[in-house]
Amino acid sequence: MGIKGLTKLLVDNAPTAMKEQKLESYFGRRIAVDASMSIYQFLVVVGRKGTQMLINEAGEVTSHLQGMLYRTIRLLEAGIKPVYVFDGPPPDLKKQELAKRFSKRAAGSEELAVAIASRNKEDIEKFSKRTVKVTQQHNEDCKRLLRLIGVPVVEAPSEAEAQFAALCKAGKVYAVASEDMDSLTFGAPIFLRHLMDPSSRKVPVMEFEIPKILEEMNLDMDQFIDLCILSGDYCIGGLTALKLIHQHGSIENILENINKYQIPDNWPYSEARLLFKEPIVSMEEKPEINTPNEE
DNA sequence: GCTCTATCACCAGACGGG
DNA sequence: CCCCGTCC
DNA sequence: ACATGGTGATAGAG
Repeated sequence: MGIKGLTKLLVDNAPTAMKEQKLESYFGRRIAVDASMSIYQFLVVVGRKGTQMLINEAGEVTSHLQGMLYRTIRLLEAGIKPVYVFDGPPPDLKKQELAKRFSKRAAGSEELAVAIASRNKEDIEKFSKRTVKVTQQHNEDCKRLLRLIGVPVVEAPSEAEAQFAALCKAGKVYAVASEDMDSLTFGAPIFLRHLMDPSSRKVPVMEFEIPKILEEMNLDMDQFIDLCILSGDYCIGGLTALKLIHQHGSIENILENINKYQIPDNWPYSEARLLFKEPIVSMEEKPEINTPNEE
């Protein structure tokens, strides 16, 4: 889940920590990408007309493979060496979020059934997208494809975002590319947005540098994490959160000194903080570039 | 008229032929 | 360039 | 992912 308004907060308060970049400036660089996020997008959009998707002779969905292959080719042609990071089991704190998604999909399926029964094309289009779920099979299909074309695959022990931020911190990739601002909270030193956007969409690659953000906003990393948790979980704006952190230094001190804000019951901020500060990641993975399998 | 700003509908993969 | 059909 | 965020058209203010 994203942190609402973090981009704007950075634009306003750390403008020199972010810069527009050209795709060419990443020529030859290794860049980590969240695979599951990509697969989800492909399943939603690639070759879809109503409930119809791209399928093979056996009737199995191939939209994710189609999307993954061509996107990867684009990156490679731009001289970028992608490293795809796959999600492992989610942390407990995300369980309720996942339960929410599950029930949304269930509701989507019901509404889809109604739409199909009444032949409402518009509704079929709308609700079929809500039933999309990335399965283990989709993930395995894509891992196999990537390995066959010699693109490194990393299997995260838990959250992919955490893993690729760790890869970046360890210098094993130059940067991470995502649309989810959580990557910054996980401390990926260089974070790119809009890397995959086609040039036709006329949106430049945006590069964020953590050290500059911290310097310019006058925060340490722990405070930046607290800021993200405050403005993410908690219903206050980014600017207010920033002021509170500057004033009090940490969530604990804010809660001690301020009671005019409504605190959610059992707000698990310290668990959230732990997920960002000490996420479950693997360091043995060394994304090797394999030679393409000619078959 | 002109530029700057505010709103709002609209869109979300990639390719290639015509 | 855009438009639109195709990818499986 | 009925999310969110960026875009481009349009309208109003100075």
